[in-house]
Amino acid sequence: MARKNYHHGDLKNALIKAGVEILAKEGLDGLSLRKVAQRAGVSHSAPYSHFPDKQSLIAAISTEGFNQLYIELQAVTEKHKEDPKRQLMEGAQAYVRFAMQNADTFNIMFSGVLEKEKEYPSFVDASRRTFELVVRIVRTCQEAGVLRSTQPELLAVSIWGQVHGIISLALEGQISRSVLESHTVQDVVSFAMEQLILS
Amino acid sequence: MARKNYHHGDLKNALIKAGVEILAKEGLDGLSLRKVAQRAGVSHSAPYSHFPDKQSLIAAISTEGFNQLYIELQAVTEKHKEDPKRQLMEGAQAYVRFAMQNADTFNIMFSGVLEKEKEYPSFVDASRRTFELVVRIVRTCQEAGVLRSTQPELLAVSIWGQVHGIISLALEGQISRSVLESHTVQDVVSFAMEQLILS
DNA sequence: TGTACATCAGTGAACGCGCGTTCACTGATGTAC
DNA sequence: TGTACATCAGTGAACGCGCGTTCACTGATGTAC
Repeated sequence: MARKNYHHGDLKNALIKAGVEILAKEGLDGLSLRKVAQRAGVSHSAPYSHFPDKQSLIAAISTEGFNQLYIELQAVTEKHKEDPKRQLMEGAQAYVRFAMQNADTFNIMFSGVLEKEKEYPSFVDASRRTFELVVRIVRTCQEAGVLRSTQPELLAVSIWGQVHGIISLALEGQISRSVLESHTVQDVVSFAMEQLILS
Repeated sequence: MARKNYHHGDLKNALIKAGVEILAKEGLDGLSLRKVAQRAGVSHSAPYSHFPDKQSLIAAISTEGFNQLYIELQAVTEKHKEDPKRQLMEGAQAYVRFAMQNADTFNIMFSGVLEKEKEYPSFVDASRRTFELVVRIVRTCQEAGVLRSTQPELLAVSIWGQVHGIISLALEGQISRSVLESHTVQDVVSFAMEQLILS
């Protein structure tokens, strides 16, 4: 935690945090290495001691986003260990919450901003882990008779896609006024999940 | 169709088309007013005779995207006028096709690139029309007993969201290798739709 | 049909800007003795 | 414990670049007579 004059101590993480904050405040267009450095209180070339280029910082921010999302989903499954249905319902809501609270981080994670994702193993890892967690929730629901017993991975992609898509449309203002007048995004997601649930 | 030396004749549409082409070739980062102008064979300030600023061009490209999508969905419903289930299934596939073939136009339409969408009435209109078409397909399916008879608009958002989300994940490379080994995106979308269909 | 003129789509030079990246450097830190 | 030194995180000047936008202009076109 040494953060004095010359040597920062934990600049790498400070830069990631600064990046997230800039995304929240100014959106994707506002995200530049120079601003990130400035916000971390460091010269504009300091980031190059920790990231070879801008894409690497973006990869780190996205990875951090996935880790955060994973933690929140994980917390939900722990909390409702004995109730698969609630794991699904509350998991979906946690996803919604994450996306709404970190709209632009969410955007960066999922909107093709990171160009060569495959080149960032920890990013690939973080997103894979998250998907595996979703598959696990789906499997648990299937075993409990809450979801149909079809191919779990396919069903997981299908459900994840649905939650993800509804949120994307919402963030983009594409959900029609007439629907939004009487329902929140959370409502729409709950509705969608209920359509899939057997009992 | 006068497109000789000085006066282009239909520059406005030529610019939109050039924009779409640049998106296809170079992606979102490559889209600048200057490149669009160059590709349309016109000086870099010519676009200002037709669009007040860059955002307006983006709005026009997005609007054009929605109109295109509308036309393709419309064609599907016409083609399967007597078969609601196929309207749904083929409509979803048309959506997939559109997104895959115009990945970056799709991106621009749905990824927050256009900042004050509300200020572009024809954009709002085009996207509203498209949603209404989806609602119509859903209603038709409900009347034919293909989909559950719950609130049609909510169901429409839910289904549109699902198709949209699966595609988004696919475009972003977020669908796990293990799933992609044995299924195309089309398969996943078909699977998702089948889960919703009653008969 | 031929000429004068208004219109306005398109030109090209110019602006200021913030960006990513590089590079020779400096000075705080930890380590070897 | 005190000193010499190697390391390397962070500095700050400099680079070249493409961008969006402005502005005074020009010349092709259509229209009025």
